[in-house]
Amino acid sequence: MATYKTRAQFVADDLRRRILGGEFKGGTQLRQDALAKDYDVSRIPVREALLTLEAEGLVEFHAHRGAFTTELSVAKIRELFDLRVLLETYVLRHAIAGLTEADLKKAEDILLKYDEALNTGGEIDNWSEYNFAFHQALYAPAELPETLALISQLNTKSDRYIRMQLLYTQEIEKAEKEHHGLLELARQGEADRACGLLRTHIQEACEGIVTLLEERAKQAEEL
Amino acid sequence: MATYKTRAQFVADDLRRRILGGEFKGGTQLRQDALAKDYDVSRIPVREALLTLEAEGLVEFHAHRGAFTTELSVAKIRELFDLRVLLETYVLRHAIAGLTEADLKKAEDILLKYDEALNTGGEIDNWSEYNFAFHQALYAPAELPETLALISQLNTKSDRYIRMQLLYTQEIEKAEKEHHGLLELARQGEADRACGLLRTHIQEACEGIVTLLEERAKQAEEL
DNA sequence: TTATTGCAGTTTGTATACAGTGTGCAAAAT
DNA sequence: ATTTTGCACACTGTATACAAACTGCAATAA
Repeated sequence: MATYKTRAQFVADDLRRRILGGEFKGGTQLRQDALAKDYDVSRIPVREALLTLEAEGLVEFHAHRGAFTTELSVAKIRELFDLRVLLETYVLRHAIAGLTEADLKKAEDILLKYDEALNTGGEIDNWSEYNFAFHQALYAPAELPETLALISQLNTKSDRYIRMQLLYTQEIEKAEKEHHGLLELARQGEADRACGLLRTHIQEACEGIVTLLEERAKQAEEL
Repeated sequence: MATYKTRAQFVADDLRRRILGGEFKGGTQLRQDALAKDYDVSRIPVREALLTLEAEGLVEFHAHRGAFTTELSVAKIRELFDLRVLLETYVLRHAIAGLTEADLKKAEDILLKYDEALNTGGEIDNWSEYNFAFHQALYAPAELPETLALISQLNTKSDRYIRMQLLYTQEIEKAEKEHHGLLELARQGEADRACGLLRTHIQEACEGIVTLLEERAKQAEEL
């Protein structure tokens, strides 16, 4: 991981944010020239940013036609969430085995900070990061960096769909409750029950997204 | 995935081959200028290739110091192989559920082709590809492309260590027998036993690599 | 009318050129 | 002798420039 920020890194980070934020719908072409003007850089760092995003699965290059944002089929979304269940329950189980008070406190702090943000002004843009930060804090004690990297990758790929769901439904409070539940079960060392809760937490989010996409597809057909 | 080949793609493919082939030891600096001269291209496609390899985990960029090949710790190698066990048994189970005669034949063809290559001249360079092709053929019927992509990623990361092991030990015949065993169990629909065999197949390879690395480290200390 | 060919415009992919930053050695200071 | 300062070199990261390739439209042919 490049730990410093070049122009290319900056563009990649911002483009990622914009794509995940829904600014570009799936399948839109990203013109290098336009983006270069946008960020007031040359096309070189833009290309490098797009290559990074390609590796993350957010865009695809086509021959001499440039980069397009990817669109996931329902089948692929289901697959991604199934993988998340597999990997996240695996890592949660390992984390619970070697959990310290300090670890629990860290996760709780993030959760409380999020509670507060939710009560004051509910910025949806930040939710995704809070959510991910909480999960990572809970998983960190497992000390499985490669696994966490894979999970992070899966989350990035599915992130914009999660946002979409949250925009249209009131799932945040539900997720919030489940997070508190997860933390409590982890504290009690109830690995099986914690993993069970995590599984349904992820699966139900998936079903919500699929339902939403299918409704949207039906609406599009009616035009 | 970019499905066409630019200069950058070509450089990336060849560099990957060279890194995985062991030409560069872990931690060596890859100078853009030198590589550009090597491939008779400018530094731009070289940079892009290195960025691609960074995403694959084969090199790392450091601020204004360029790209270095990565070196995996024993702990990370263990983690990668544990992940392979988790993901590959998962996908094998799905594959066996919907296996057709045609699928079995495809996997068997690859295996026999490899048998033949082994008996005639035993090119070690190709083994890695044969091995991966066989596993992929066996997993393909699961129709889980994202999962297969992740598995492919894990294999790329650990590939050079697998090669290393095969160079120093006579593990090929053993792997070969296990592949035949896997195919047979898959044909009989014995998912549990197939997954069990796959697990030990991967875990034993891991232990072989770790042993080899520790021996090598000890030798290095004695200098 | 429909299909085909050719051309202009646009965009990509890459080479060349340049500025900024890190590295290492040498000379000076303590 | 050890540390510090300065400078030259080397390499990276990026801007600019250019050639190849694709797209879409128009003109021509069937």
